[in-house]
Amino acid sequence: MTTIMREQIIEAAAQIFREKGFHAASMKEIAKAVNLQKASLYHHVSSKQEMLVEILDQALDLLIERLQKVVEQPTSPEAKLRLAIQTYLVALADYSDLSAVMLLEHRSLEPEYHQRHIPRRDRFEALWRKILEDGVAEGVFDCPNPRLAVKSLMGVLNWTIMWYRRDGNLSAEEIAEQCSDLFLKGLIIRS
Amino acid sequence: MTTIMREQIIEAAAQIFREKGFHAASMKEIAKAVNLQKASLYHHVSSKQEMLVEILDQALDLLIERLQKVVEQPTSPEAKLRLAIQTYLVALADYSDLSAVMLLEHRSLEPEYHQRHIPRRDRFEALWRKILEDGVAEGVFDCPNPRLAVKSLMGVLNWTIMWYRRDGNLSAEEIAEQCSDLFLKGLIIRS
DNA sequence: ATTATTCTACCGACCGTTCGGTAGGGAGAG
DNA sequence: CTCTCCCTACCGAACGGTCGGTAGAATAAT
Repeated sequence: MTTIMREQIIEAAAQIFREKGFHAASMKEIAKAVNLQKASLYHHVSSKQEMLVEILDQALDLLIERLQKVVEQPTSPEAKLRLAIQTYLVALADYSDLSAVMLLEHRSLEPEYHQRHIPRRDRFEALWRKILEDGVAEGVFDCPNPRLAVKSLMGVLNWTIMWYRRDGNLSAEEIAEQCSDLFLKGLIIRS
Repeated sequence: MTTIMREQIIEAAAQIFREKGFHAASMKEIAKAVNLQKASLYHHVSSKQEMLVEILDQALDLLIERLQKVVEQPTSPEAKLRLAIQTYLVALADYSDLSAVMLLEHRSLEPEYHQRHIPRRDRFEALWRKILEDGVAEGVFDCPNPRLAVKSLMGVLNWTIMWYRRDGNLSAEEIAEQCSDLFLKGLIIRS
């Protein structure tokens, strides 16, 4: 069975969805990217919407799985948070098209799929919240509102898709380290 | 002269662009929102693209102006940063449609307008960077990479457009205060 | 009467999708 | 070995529909 063509199509779709947005991307363009006529796409894929759904599912599955592994590790909250940040940023960099589409294009999901997507996304955020709350429980984190702190952290990390470039002068790991320092230690110097 | 209808149209456009994205929004829908026929829009506006450009310009003008005033104030870097954060988040909340479109839809600008937009955006980021660099120069901020710190800060603040709701349980000011604390003091408790 | 505004009607272009058909490779029958 | 049959993969053409935008008549305001 040849799912390989399908994978290529999804990958091309992700890249184009990312560049132009879901609605601005055309089937013709996606077809061209994999050297097919647009009619031929429908042999491998049932609709444009299905491609979007698959991209979002793949991306979220991938991120949840990696973060889950980090959460399960028996380390200190600080080390766990640092590792989670690095894992996440590396994943965002490795699968930047998938991730960017997931983060930015989920509003183009038809209602039924959107409804299914949101709870999974919340589950993902809950993993982050657990890391922070464990730190609070152990008395090492000062975090009056973990929900807001998670939103803030997601903001820092997710926003990297707007400016991170693979050929830039900072690697994902370097960004992760500096972001971790900032988020953990803050900006102010204390003696 | 009746620029008032034009303003209503731009406002409606901003709201719909924000909800569905530029390409998914239709002139027909925008017209309906201001109780006009689609053709009538063109008496007040020359094209869909022009509306997008105007929205982005208005939003950026507004934000730059407010931040400029904060930067000019003769206070400590810490107070200035806190004020800047609050000013920015309040502006994002007050003009959430304009702001969200500016932050998310600038890729739909035609190349010529995009080219004009980017430098103004950089100028905006430079204002933030100045605040941080002044703090470093005065020895109160620990910030090895101000560019990255600004990106991080913009991430926290800009990402609020993804989840902030006017009728939520946190006001823009409350979010600003907690984000400021987090960004300045970090997560880790220090005795 | 003149101007400003909104209307109905329409245009060409393009959209996602479907359809009928075809090329070519493997499987089974003789 | 050959002939038939089917199946996957692909294509060109066309469909109904919507898009942004235009032309010009009708109406409202001054």
